[in-house]
Amino acid sequence: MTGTPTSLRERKKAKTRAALREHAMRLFEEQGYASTTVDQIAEAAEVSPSTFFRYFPSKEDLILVDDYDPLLVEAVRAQPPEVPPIEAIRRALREVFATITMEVWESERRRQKLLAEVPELRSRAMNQMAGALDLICEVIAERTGLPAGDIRVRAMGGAVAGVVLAILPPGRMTGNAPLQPSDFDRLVDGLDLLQKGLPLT
Amino acid sequence: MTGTPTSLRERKKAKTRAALREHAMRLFEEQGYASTTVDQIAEAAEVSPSTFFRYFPSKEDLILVDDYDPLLVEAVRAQPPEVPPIEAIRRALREVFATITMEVWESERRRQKLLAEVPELRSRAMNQMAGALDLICEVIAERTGLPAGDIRVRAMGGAVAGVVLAILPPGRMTGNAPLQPSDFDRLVDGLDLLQKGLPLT
DNA sequence: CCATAAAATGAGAGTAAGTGTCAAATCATA
DNA sequence: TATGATTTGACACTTACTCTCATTTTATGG
Repeated sequence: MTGTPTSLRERKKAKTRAALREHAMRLFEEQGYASTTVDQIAEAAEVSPSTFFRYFPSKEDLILVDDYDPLLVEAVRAQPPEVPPIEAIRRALREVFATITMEVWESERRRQKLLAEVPELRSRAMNQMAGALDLICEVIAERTGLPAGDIRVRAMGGAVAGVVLAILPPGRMTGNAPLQPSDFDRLVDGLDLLQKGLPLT
Repeated sequence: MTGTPTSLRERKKAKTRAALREHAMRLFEEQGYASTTVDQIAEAAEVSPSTFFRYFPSKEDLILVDDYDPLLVEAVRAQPPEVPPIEAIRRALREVFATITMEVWESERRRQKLLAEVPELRSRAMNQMAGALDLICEVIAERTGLPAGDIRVRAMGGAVAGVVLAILPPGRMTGNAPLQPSDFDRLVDGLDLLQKGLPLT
């Protein structure tokens, strides 16, 4: 994937980090998020509790990684400038999600499940979405030549982010569905609706 | 405001509750949110720490009251059915905010300031917005006759919520502005843009 | 291969939020 | 005023998270 920057030290750190996350995820699924203590996770990953907090600032941060936002921004920037903003975002979404492997997909599914179930996590995920909103506004501003704070840019950025939020699981869902590729079809369709002025018929 | 159901006991409880919130707000502004302890708040309000948690499940909940959502829903429902959904929401917003007194306005300003500054609070406020999104979808579903889970309803609801989020302070703002009546003009304008298909010119 | 600097780790003490229990104080009602 | 129901305070406990300091582990130059 990314270049191999690995000097023994880096490798160990990456391994510890991964071990912490994996054991945490496993324990969360086995016993629930709240009743899994940081000490348990640290012990499972064979590090001291102190070390845990050197890798993750909080228990929540274990599953609050979101590597996709920068990828998406990049993909949007790569769209030809004559494509209107929302359409550019739609295409970028499709491109990025086309590259996702089954494994990543599966781990993302487990992550989303936790985000949906644990309120503290949902809240923080929600907050990340607000950060994403600002990113979206930036790329829209770039493509339109308008300042990022312009109300038209904010409105469009907000609408895009809102549609994503409303259609993707963390935005509630009926609780059952576990996040499937088809959800992203829905997402792209939702942005299509937005582009067409939100027709109701 | 509300009817007076008050039997001495209820009055005392209401007073304690108010005292806790007011002293908390004061202390937060004086010393910051993080460095104000629950014990300090309890002491200032002259109750025991145990009692504090009987009134508020957590420190965060002290400032996470949001009384407006139900009012807004009601105001939307009161709009004549031929008014299209987004326009109905716009009108409801205007009506509700027109009734807000200066005092309420001022306390809301202080509240918003905290919500903007303290990350944990921002996260939870964000999450409330997700709840609001579902409410919005419900009223849209009512007005259109579509099921609440329909993608067109979700897309529109998401867009509306997103526009609100992008334009109102908790959605970041340039940091400076303290929340003014003019912000609501912006909000109404933003929804107007959405209604018009998000024109950029 | 060794000495030394730099980085990572572990141990332990401490703070503060939040929970649960139980006895004492306060209010309601006859 | 007596009785029952609520509310309260005191206390002990768990857990997330912070800080400090000594020890270990990795990197590097001779």
